[in-house]
Amino acid sequence: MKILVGLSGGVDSAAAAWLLKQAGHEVIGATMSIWDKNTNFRSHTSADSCFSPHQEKDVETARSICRSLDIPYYLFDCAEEYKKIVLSNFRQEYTAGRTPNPCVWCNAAVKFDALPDAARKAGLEFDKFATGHYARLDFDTAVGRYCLRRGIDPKKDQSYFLYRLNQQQLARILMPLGQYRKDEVREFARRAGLAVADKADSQDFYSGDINDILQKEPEPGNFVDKNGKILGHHQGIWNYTIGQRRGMGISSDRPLYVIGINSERHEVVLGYDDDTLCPSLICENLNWVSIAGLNEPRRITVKIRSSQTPVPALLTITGNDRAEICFDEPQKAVAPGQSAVFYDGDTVLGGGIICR
RNA sequence: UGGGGUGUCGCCAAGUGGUAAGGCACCGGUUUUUGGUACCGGCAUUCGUAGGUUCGAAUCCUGCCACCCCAG
Repeated sequence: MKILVGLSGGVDSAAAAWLLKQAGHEVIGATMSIWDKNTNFRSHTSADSCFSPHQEKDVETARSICRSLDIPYYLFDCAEEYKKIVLSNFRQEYTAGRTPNPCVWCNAAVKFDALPDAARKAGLEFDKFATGHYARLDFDTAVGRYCLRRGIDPKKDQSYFLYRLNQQQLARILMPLGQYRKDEVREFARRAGLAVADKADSQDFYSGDINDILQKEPEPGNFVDKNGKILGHHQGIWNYTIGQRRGMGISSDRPLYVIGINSERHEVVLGYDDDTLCPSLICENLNWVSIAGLNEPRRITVKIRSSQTPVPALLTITGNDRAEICFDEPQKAVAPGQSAVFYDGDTVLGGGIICR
C-alpha cells in the first residue's frame, strides 16, 4: 500500500512511519504547518507547544526523520483551516466562559482532513493516511461501521481526542501504534536509529500569553462565592476553567476551586472541593463512531477529560443532537466546552461537547 | 492620649520560659498531545519595636509604636 504518514517531529509518528515501512508499504511523510506567519503576538514562548512560531524546528526534525527512513517528505500549509476552525473555536469558547479542547477539533478538521486533502490536491496519491496516535481501528461487518478503540497502553490511549472523526475519514486511516505500549514504541524508534527516540513526551497547546491568542485585552471582574460575596478580582474570565485551583491568589481555610463562570457578569464563582462535584451533564453536537446512534438509554462508561479512566454512567438521548449523562458517582469539574466521550469497554461509541 | 484588647511568613493561625506547628496563597518539579486536576518539593535564624530579667524568651518585666473596641 501507499501510505501518507502525518509526522509531528515526535517519537510516535516517526515510529509509526518506520513500522509501516518495515511492513513493506510505500511510505510518504508529511507535516501540516499551522502557525500563521502574519501572527504578531506580544509574547513568544517555549518551543514545545503545539501552536507556536517555533514549529519550523519540528518541521526540520520531521524532515530529518524522513531522510533517515529514506522516504519522501512534504510540508503542507494548513494554517487557513486551522485558523478558521480550531483557533476560532478556541477564542469563541474562552470568550463565552467555556473551556475549549483544540485537539479534538484539530484532529477532525485539520490533521485528518485538511492535511490529507492538501496532499491530494498537491497531486500525491495514497491509499491510507496514518498517524502515531495510540488508538485502534477496525471495520465491524455486523454494523457496517469503522470502529475506534482504545490503545492497548492505558496510560497513552488517545481515543478521547479522536471521537469526532467520521466514517469517511476513518475508512482511510491507519493507526499502527494502537497495539503497542509507549516503551515498545520508543524501542522501535531506537532500533530504527531515530534521533527522536528519547525525545520528551507531550506538549501544551499553547504556552504564551492567553490574551495574545484570544486577541483580548485584560478585562477585570470579580471572584465571588456561591452567595455572590466578592472574594477578589481577576483580569478576564478566559484565564479560568471549571475545577481550576491555582492562579486565583485567594487564601482561604481550604483550597478554593472554580465552580462556575458567568460571562454576562464577567464573574468567576469559587467554592470548595465538594462544590465541583456534578451528578450529570448535558452534551450536544454529538458524533457517533462505532454505532450509528441510540434509540434508548444505554449503560456506558464515559470520559470527560483525556486523562481519566472511563467512569460508569447512563447515556440518554434527550433531544435532537442532545444527550444526558448520569454518572453512577458524581464527577469533579465538569467543564462546558470539553468533550464527553462514550465508551463500551475499549470501543468509542461516540461523544459530544459538554454544555452543562 | 481615660479604660480594655491585639500585634507570630502575603492571609488565617498554633505556640504562655527551652530554642518558631499547620492550613491557604505563592514558587519549583512530576503526571498529561486541550484546559484543568492530583502528587512531590520549597517557602519566618525569626515572632511590632527598643531595652531589661534569665544559662536560655515569641513566651516574664518596662518604654515606645501601630491597630481595634468602649468611654469622650
